[in-house]
Amino acid sequence: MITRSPSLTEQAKAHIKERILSGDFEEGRIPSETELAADLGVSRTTIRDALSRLEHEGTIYRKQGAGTFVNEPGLQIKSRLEEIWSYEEVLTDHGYTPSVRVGKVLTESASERLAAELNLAPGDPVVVFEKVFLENDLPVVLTTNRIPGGLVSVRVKDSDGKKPLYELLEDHCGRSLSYYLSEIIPVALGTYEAGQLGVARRTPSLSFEEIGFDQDNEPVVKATSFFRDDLLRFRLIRRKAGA
Amino acid sequence: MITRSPSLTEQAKAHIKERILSGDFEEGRIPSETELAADLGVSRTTIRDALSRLEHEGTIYRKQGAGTFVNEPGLQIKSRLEEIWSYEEVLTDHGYTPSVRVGKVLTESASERLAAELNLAPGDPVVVFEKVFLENDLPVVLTTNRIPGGLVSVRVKDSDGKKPLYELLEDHCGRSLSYYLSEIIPVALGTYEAGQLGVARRTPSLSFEEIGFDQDNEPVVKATSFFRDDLLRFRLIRRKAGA
DNA sequence: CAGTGGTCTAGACCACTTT
DNA sequence: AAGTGGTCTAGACCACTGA
Repeated sequence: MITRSPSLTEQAKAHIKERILSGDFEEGRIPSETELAADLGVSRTTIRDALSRLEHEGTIYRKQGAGTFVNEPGLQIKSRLEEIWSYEEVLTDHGYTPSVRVGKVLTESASERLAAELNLAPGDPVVVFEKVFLENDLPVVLTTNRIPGGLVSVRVKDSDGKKPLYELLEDHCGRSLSYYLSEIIPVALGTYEAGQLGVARRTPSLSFEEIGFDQDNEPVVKATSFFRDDLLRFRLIRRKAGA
Repeated sequence: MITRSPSLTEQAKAHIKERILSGDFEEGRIPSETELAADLGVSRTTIRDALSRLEHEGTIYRKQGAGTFVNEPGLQIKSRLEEIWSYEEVLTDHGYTPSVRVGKVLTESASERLAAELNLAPGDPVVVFEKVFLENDLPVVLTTNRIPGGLVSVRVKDSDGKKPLYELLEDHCGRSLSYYLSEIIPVALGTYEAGQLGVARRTPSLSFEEIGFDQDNEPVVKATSFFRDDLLRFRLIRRKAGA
């Protein structure tokens, strides 16, 4: 698979973000859109797209008629909930040097509920991967992925379990993970999960229950995750709808 | 009959969404961008903006070269975490008919931490509003807002407590709430919160700790909220950053 | 008032899917 | 080959801010 060069918009975004992080801009004021467009030799529309993305992720804010500015509080956010794609990345962004421990890898039969969620028939085979992400031998994330057995034609080796899930889906199944629809659930950890995470039973914890969809909007994975709140806390930016 | 006021993009978005919800489109296929643009008498760019927003909020998905389609799973989401603006609205969207009970309204001194969060000096006065949102006399959300005392020049009446916070800030303080920076925390409810929500002590629950910023990116409110997970569950869409 | 961001247009070309 | 969405351009006009 050939990767296209990043779009001009992405390049502009990266360029501007870099300048922000290196403190290029006096008092947090960012040059006008016209100026940036001239600097980079692209159209103002391209610059605006880039700035819109930076604004959306909380890096900058804009005031009509006044200018564009660095958003200091937004810069603090390391793991924006809506943009988590790989837990290894999240941990790296937190300054950790994560490792992965592969837990159970097995095949089971789809329950009624799981079958409905993954567009299968009840009883269809499902491959289950359990993984624990650690920082310095300290468990931080426990996650369980369930993939329709029909997708995994080749025998899955344990070594495959270490790969990020989206990579496995790409390599073995030709599916490109497009997005997750996630549900956020507060739980008191059960004995098993608490043990895996190395905390006391009943510790309050976040749990995600999510379904991943591929490029054709087909459900390809059901994921269930638990987190060590003391080591990893999620943040996000809430805005009025449509803004 | 498309006019100014809400932007053309917003109107186009609303128009398309309405047609989606009324099942106007055969087999989930949405007309091409060119066709929509001609129908509504706007440029393709405007249509693309509208579609991008619908895609982002999970209403539709696009396949390059193939077309644009209704995203059935995404349509189920009632309360997208990133777009919660008023809990009354959230409850309405869930089919509830919510009411508001105003709890404590008092003034306190800013703690060290709160002062730092709201750009105040420790000890500065802070007005505290407590509210409970109910569905049919059943408490669903407990939320506490803390506003710098300096912002509220006029004496705040109890009746003001019923208003959504952004309205109060607009009316009394001339501040327009722009966004919240939120932290999501799993807790076991304490005695007080559990009592307010009508559940057992130690019930696992989500808690939000958030700071609201105004149009000038100044912090204007610190909010802490607790939820009845059995009555209100949050969902969101997770995507790869930049997509 | 000049300068900024906000909205919108019309059109070009590309990458991709479908027929 | 035809049709779709993806990217980008150049320019217009508006709404708002700040000196």
